[in-house]
Amino acid sequence: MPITIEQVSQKTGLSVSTVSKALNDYPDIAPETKERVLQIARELNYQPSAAARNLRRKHTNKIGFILPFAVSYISEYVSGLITGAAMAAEATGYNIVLYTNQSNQHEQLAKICRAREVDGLLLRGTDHVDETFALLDHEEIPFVITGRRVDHPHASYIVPDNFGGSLTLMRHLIDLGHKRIAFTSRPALFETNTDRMAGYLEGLRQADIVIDRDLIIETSVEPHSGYSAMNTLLNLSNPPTALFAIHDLIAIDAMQAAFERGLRVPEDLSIASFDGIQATQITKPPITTARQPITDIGKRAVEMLLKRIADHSTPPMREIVPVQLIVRESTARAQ
Amino acid sequence: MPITIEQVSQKTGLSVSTVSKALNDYPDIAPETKERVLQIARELNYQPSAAARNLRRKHTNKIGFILPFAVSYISEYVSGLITGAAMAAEATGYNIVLYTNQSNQHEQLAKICRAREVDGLLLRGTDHVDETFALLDHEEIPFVITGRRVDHPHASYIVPDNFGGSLTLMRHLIDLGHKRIAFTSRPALFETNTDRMAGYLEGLRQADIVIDRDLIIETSVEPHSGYSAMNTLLNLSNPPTALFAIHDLIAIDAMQAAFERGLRVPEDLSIASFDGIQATQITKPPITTARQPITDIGKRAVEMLLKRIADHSTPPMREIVPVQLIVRESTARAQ
DNA sequence: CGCCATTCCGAAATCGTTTTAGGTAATGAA
DNA sequence: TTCATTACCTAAAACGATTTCGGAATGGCG
Repeated sequence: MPITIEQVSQKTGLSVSTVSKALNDYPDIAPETKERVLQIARELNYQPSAAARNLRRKHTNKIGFILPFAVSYISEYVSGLITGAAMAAEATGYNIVLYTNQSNQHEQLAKICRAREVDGLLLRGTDHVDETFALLDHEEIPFVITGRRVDHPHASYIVPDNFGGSLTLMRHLIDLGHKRIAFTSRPALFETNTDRMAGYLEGLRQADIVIDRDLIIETSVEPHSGYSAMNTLLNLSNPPTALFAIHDLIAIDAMQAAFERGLRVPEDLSIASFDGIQATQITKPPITTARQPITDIGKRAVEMLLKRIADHSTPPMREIVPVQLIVRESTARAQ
Repeated sequence: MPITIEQVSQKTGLSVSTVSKALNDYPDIAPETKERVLQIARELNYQPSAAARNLRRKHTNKIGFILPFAVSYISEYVSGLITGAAMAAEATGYNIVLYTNQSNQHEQLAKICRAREVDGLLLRGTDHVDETFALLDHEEIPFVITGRRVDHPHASYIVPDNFGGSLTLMRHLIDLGHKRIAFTSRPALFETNTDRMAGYLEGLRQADIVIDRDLIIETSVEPHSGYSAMNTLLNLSNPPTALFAIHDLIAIDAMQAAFERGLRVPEDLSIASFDGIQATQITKPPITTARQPITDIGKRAVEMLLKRIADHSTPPMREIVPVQLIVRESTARAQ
């Protein structure tokens, strides 16, 4: 059985309340007493029961993280988020507790909140609905959303600068002399996609390049949808000299398609993409990409959350974090 | 404020204890009463306080997972482990709580145990020492180790079949007619390395191939140590026709080195490796590898842990899980 | 009718802390 | 000497459940 405060009280000859206050550094305990209590508590290896403390203090020092729906593996993206979150949390005495997203997400969230299992929640923008906000609001559980600019008065969020990142990527390509730049988009489920598309269009506009609808292709969420997209692009009578893929996996597929046509990257075709997953480093050539500082986002997200936990009346926070252009060997001057 | 059992008691007109028993399906409560309590509890959205319950029941339904030391990002390996663990845990009403490995690991673990923050611990074989076992033993916290066969009477562990996996990989190479098979090893910190090496040697032995010390090179933990290893191998007067890399990253580096020499894979050099990380699918050619069922290992680890939590007297369990040979395009018949 | 089982419910203890509201002794001031 | 302050400590009430133990009906049986 673990040591309880009772036993420390016995051994010191002091009351339980005095011991508690000494341990929690209350001002109405004599310094020598504090010292002695600390000493003996250490000797006994006393550590306050988390459960008892949680009950009394009405908080758990835990932050909930909902894993993506139907996980069979978690992406590099999500694990980066978790890493950052776990580090920032632990730095303040908090910990992350993982919940796998069940089919009845609303029920699950409701249970977590009402049981007061955590002090706050980290949500990914892609898996929840408006009714979630109502619940969280009602249960007064602070939360922050990552990866989506959600339009709700009480919602805090943090997102990468999708528009800005795309724009710098486009500038890079344009600076290299490219005029025919293709864009493989994605179904516009969330603003992530529309923002990146907007960056693409703005890049063209600033360079006075007229939009060629043939150069914009929508990919699906299927594994190798970038492959076929690249093929249709290369079948064009006037094919592109550069590709801006909406995310790295698409770029990798596209590069494969280009190779199979006997094209060289970057000599015949420049390829750039977004996100900066590790795989972009090991392709041949390594891919130029706009890297999301994903660990930092996770870290920053819990910092924001912690602020709202500390003071529930803190107004919601919105942050857009800059994205870093990493120029590698998949992009070169247009021939 | 959340609804408490007290309020359910009020509304039903029954005592708190009756409500509790009804909710927990005690046999000494009339079926109609149970029904009514359940009904009203649902109406009120009552959910028992986790903290109160933990205190009284003396368990938390949480499993601790210690993240690797000095995380700046967590590997695909670790995140696979976490995914499997989280799923298996949630299936039984448990959750994973993440701890980032602090410098004073022992202190950290001691605190977690003594505060009874979790019911059990999932440890990775690579970061802990014998004194950890003594602590966990003394605090009576069940634990299971992944990735290392630890020699301790109370320790449960689960590891991939490093020896068997290496042996099948070798058989594959040998069946393809290879006789000069190189092996890039790793410092023998843990049995993972020695086991894989043993599989390599056994493979040679079974095929009556004499060991050529020149074909065995030790790589370091540095990022691109596979690159230089491959180069020394290729500088040999009689270079290998196949490489068995101790893990995937090494194989990727090695392939790079081979390409730079103008060699073709697999025509001039077959390359195979161990682990089965996703990157092996996107290299060109994709790499033949012995895949660890990492999610399953995470899952199985918590199942083992749960068993020991349910009954502390369960004897420690040891499992060696089979590894799956995935033949891809990086290996071919020897010329 | 009396007695014993059952059946069902409730009172109260308990889990291990924190915190509020005193209480006592020593000190200083008048 | 007396009274108000301080300084330090403690008793007891939470926190919100679970569980033990006993008690009041009810029913069956002789």
